[in-house]
Amino acid sequence: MPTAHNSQLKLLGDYIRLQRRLANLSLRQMAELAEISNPYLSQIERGVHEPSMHVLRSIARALNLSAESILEQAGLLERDPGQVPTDAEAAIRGDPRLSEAQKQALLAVYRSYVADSLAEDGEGSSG
Amino acid sequence: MPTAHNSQLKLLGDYIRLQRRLANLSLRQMAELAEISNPYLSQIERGVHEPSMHVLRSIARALNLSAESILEQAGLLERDPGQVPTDAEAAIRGDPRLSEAQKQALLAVYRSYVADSLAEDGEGSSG
DNA sequence: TGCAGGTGCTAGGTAAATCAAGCACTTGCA
DNA sequence: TGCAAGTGCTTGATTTACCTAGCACCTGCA
Repeated sequence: MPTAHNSQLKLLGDYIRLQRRLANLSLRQMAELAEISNPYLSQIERGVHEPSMHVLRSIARALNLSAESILEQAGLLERDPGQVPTDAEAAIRGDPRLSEAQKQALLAVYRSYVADSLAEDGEGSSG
Repeated sequence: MPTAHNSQLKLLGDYIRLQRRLANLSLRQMAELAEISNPYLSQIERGVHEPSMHVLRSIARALNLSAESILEQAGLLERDPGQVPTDAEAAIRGDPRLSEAQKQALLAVYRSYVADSLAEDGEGSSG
């Protein structure tokens, strides 16, 4: 069902249309570049449909945009990674550079630290 | 017709399944968290279908993963390994529950892991 | 030996994404 | 005045994403 991200779709569409115009491309021209049909591109720009990932990628390439900028508009990325210090546990689990075993080891250490600090509760030297 | 990014889909699926197992969740449990049906989650994990953006986002949230790590697997983001100061580092630094010493210890372990995985191109020596 | 409840997967339907054809409008040109 | 060619948009059909219902398998328990 069409969820509440409708306005997000509109933002995404507006962004794509803006970038298309900046690149001086007609709907058909850009649709050809992105290898999608022009009516569909039209609908995406008007926020009628949510494009799939690979369509989004094609669009980014057709417009010479970084995937990030488009994904940001699509609401998939929040501005700047590392700005929001998310839960360390989540960050560790999501780190593509760590093996599963490494993640588990790191998480074990992390949890033991947290358990420690909870036990000591209000004791404050620094931090 | 499923296009040539089929293997990419399989990679994405494998990654999701791996993360689900690391989080100790059954298909149904995670499907509930992500607000999608369990058969569909199963198909995503097996690379049968390409999930839409908002499903992908739900999955990332259900697994407490950053959107980036999932998008990278989905082939939407290319990330040079070792370039970005990962959000894991930022998260550790920003964690109010860890003391300074604990942060340093955790970061040291983390960095050694990352260095390991970067050096991993056929060499067997261990430090 | 059987049933209750857990696991993942299959089958078949509905809604949404996507395309090919074509409409309404504007512009340049003879 | 008219036609060719451009613009974006609508329509109707196909493909794919996604769901509900249910199957086959394994485990613990009485």
